[in-house]
Amino acid sequence: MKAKYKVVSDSIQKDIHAGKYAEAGKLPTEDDLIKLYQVSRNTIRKAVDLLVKRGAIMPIQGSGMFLRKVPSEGCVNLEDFYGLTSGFSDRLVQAQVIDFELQEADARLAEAMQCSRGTPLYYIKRLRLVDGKRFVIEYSYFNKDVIPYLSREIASASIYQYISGDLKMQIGYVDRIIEAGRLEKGDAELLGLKEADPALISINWAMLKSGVVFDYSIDIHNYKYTKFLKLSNFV
Amino acid sequence: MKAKYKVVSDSIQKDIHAGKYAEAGKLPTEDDLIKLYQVSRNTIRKAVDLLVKRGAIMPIQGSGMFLRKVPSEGCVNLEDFYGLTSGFSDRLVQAQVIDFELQEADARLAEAMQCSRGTPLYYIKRLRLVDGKRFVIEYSYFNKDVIPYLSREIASASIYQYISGDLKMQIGYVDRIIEAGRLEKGDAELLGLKEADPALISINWAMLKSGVVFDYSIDIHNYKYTKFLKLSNFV
DNA sequence: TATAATTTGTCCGTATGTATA
DNA sequence: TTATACATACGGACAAATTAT
Repeated sequence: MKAKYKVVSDSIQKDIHAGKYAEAGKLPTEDDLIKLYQVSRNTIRKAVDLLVKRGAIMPIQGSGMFLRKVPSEGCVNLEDFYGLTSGFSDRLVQAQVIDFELQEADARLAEAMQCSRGTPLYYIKRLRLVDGKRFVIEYSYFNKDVIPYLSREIASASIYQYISGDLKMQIGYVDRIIEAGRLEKGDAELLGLKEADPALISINWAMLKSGVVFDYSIDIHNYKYTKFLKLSNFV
Repeated sequence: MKAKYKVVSDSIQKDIHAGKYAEAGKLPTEDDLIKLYQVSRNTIRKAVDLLVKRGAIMPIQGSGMFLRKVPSEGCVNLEDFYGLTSGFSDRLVQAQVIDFELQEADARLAEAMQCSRGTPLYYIKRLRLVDGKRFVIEYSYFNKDVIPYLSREIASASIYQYISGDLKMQIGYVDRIIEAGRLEKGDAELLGLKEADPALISINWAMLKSGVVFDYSIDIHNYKYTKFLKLSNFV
């Protein structure tokens, strides 16, 4: 049973995407949305909060809730990005599995994944392509005690799709460090770039709603294609 | 008059920072906080939402609101970063003004800043240092119709401090694109790096609560020092 | 310029649902 | 199973900012 405010939020977002409010440039007022969806003001406001968080709208007190012209297309929105597939639903996202093996957590991985040494981990190295372009190399580790089964087949599609869609597990938190670095030879070749070229690197920790770390990964992005988008609002 | 939930949020954050809840590893329950601060449940939850957004805590339904061990020190938290000064309040942040002049918006700047061509803009180029390290070069433009006065003196301290603290203007939204690139010669020299070294670049649009763009800037970060931190929670 | 209407923001209280311990 | 603790949802009242009169 999905929460009411999420259903409302998704519905509004769909309408925005369909261009329903493009002419007005803003959403209907809260009171109108209350009548439209037959829910309480709090529910509308919680729905709207999600849209604000995702950067879809910009509420101005006394004035209205304005559609936001997102600065740039083709960006990875940090606010709804956990896995490429959800972020680029309208593009062709492919994965090429380079390595796939079951390992045991050493000291470093145990600390990163908040598990004990020796915990079984799936280690997966993938090259991911968006619309045929070499987008990112992912070095990822999944805790087998949390995600009991993975396969090359699943990895060649979307692992996150599998976890949330098939296993019905709920992703709760994702921590991410973003930095720039220099490409090593192997990574450069896979991305079709040159050694020592710049790289946009993100290191990620993904947790379920229960707080348990199930995925730790290092992503080496192609600096020619990947841009991260962060839309903040300050209260 | 600051909103009650912000006061409560700040107070809790201060307690967290002071180590008050370090032993328990979690906050008091909502009900306890309600009694403690003598406010409604909604107010506590709004206060807590801010802490979640800033990555201070991680609420687990049925279990508690756990303190979060932030992955890494020395990171720029994208969630409370608008200007370096607020993000590194415990470090020595300095600014060295390289260029300071009044310009008129050309077509490109007019589009970026959502103003008309010919609008007066302060153009400011600064090198910013954190604990004496050459951290970032900022190329920034401020709309003079919004921020009527700036000076080299103000720019050599914190412009954002001046805008929010002295002018009492409220920052509402910040859009940011993050990418990696290659350093040009001039920037490299200022940062103490070599030409063609990697750079962590962010392009920023800052708006007041009224939605008006007052600042557009391009930041060239020293890839050896700058890491961005993004803590997401998914509902 | 001043006033009223509109629209979002804050705050309260209560009840019920859901995940965890 | 029961109790605990966070999550969702309702309804009402007033404040603050903007817009229209």
